[in-house]
Amino acid sequence: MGLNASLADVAREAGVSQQTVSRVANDTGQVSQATRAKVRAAMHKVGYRPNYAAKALRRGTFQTIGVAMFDITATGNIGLLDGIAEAASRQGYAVTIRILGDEDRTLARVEKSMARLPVDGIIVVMERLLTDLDTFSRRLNTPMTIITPAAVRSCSTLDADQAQGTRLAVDYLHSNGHAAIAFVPGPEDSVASQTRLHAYEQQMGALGLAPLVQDHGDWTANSGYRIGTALARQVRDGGVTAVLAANDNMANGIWQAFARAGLRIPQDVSLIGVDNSLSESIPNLRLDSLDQHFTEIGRQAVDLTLRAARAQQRTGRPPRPEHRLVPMDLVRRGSVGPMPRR
Amino acid sequence: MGLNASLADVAREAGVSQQTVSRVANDTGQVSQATRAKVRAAMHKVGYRPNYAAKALRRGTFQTIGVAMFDITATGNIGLLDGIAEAASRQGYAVTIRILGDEDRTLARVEKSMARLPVDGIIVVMERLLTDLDTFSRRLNTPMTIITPAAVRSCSTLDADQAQGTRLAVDYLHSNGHAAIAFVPGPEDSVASQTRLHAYEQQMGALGLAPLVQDHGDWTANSGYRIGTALARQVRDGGVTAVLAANDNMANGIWQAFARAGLRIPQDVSLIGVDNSLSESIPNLRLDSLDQHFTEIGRQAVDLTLRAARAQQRTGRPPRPEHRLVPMDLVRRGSVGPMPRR
DNA sequence: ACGTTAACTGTTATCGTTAACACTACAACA
DNA sequence: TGTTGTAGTGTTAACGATAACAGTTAACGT
Repeated sequence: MGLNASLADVAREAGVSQQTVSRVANDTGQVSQATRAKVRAAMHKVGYRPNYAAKALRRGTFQTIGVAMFDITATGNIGLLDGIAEAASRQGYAVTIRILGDEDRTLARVEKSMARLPVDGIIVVMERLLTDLDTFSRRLNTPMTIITPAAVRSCSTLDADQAQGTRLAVDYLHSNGHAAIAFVPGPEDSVASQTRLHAYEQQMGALGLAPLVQDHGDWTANSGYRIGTALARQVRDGGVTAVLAANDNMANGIWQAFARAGLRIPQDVSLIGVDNSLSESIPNLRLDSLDQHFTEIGRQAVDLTLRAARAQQRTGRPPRPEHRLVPMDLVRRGSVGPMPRR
Repeated sequence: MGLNASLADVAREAGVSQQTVSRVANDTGQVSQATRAKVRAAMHKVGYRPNYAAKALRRGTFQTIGVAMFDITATGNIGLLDGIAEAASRQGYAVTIRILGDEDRTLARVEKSMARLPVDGIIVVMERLLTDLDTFSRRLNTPMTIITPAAVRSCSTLDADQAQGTRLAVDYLHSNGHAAIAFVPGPEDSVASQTRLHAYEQQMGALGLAPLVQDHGDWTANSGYRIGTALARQVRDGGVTAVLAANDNMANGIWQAFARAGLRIPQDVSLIGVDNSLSESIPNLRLDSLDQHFTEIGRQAVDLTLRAARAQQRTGRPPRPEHRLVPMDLVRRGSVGPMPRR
């Protein structure tokens, strides 16, 4: 009774075999009503609690998947985590999180630190650049799915379709007559921001327009405000008529800077953000935004990871890596208008 | 080689005993350089990966703690989770999260669903009211810490000192000459909001002032905007000169409503929120706010839980439940001014 | 030469659970 | 009456790792 009671303790108390107790505990096999009741009583008396480690050792699975990310407070990551947790719990899996630090800048390190955890599979949210993405290819012990825009040799990858979403926004602005479309990127070490920036430049080129890349922000509204103040001058000069910001927070800051400069949205300048994250928390902000469908990405990440984990347990080999992109949607709320006449 | 390689496989490959391989793997005991190298090579060759379940079974611990919460996207919960994850990882523990659903409205159910997870202890973030808080007292198999304002018989509890924080805000407004101080509560099933509401009423009473409780908001800025619109009329009538909102998001909505109604902060009306959450994300919002120090709460929750887990493993008994309150701070940014003269 | 010590390595038993199989009744059937 | 089936129960052997103990060398001092 001292520490945790085991099957053996219950069996002794009830005068039956361990196996019978196990059968009662798991509702498997045939056990007579009388025995069942006797065992239940004994379980209760000795305070039986199943030992998860022993179960996991026998079964070979923890019913848990791990999630590694750098910053849990970032808007996108919360959405992802929420989607992952929901999808996992629907499949009877729990989610273990690990916050990565500055020392975890390689896939090898991430994999090593996660392998020490009781998890059956790993989802890595690669918001910052990991340096060994191309070279890392050794056989993985734990199946891994990486949320990142580019395909990787050794495991499945998945992301919002940053390129398609960016094109969607640029095209929408262009179809409204805009040609001087500025882009406000996020931090330089953000993979998502870099991908959006690259897609922006490419699509501007494809439309025969000159890219107008602004200073790098740091995802916060304050940085958006700073950059927006500089942008306001260009808008007044006519050098810029529309702005695409790498996330909603910065777009909000830009909006405030424009408002303070006396510029009206969408009459004087059009604005689009990314994340579709502010509609609930900020009233009267009619900001067009690209929705990345984080919940769906989380769901598919869980799907890929569990599929790989099960395949590896059955066959000993992981399945062929997949690369999926989830299309973005443009949510229109009125912050984009026709090109202003001067 | 099929599935995961074990110590035995490595031992066979290297021509040594399992125990020697174990010693190499864990860097314990003396092993000669030659043997060590041989074993390392064999490990690499067969792709050895330590089995966490077996380790946990022997050790009797998972090095993991569980966190149960209803809504991971809520501002306060993200801060808490961040604090918990950081504190846990500093102690070499991982964090497993479980999102509670509407069916998890009793401690008994929460405990049962968490007991199935590979965790050594549980932190329950009780943002919504659990109905069996008083009656639930049976001996816990897994040590549990609840983040809630009131003490519980069966396990340790911890929270921001909602009452002290609320008094701090009310007193500050009062000391600035305000008497008509309104309170905007959050959802009715929020424990934190109810505690703040109660403390507000009590302190207003203690100061000889009449409480002015407004409609319940739902934590969002939009609900704050709605309530703020109604409040603006009372402010203009002189029926209200200061507002305490149950969180920053609603305070932000109220601010917007006041701005639209032509009321200036702090000249015409004073405003205080709770969470200290918006300073980074919304530029130019000079909102006074109560800081709940979530990171500190998370740290202490981990501390209490691990202490209980270790004690229970050593002695078989959990330690005496503790109840801690972490004081709030009022962060001043200029949204509170002296009582306006009419 | 003998005992002593230290360095290294192997053997055994065990953590709590469950799969696989073996056994005992007793009922159902020819 | 004997055969077969089946519900109910027990026995054994793993899962992978490690603590505790038991050897085996070789070096050293007397």
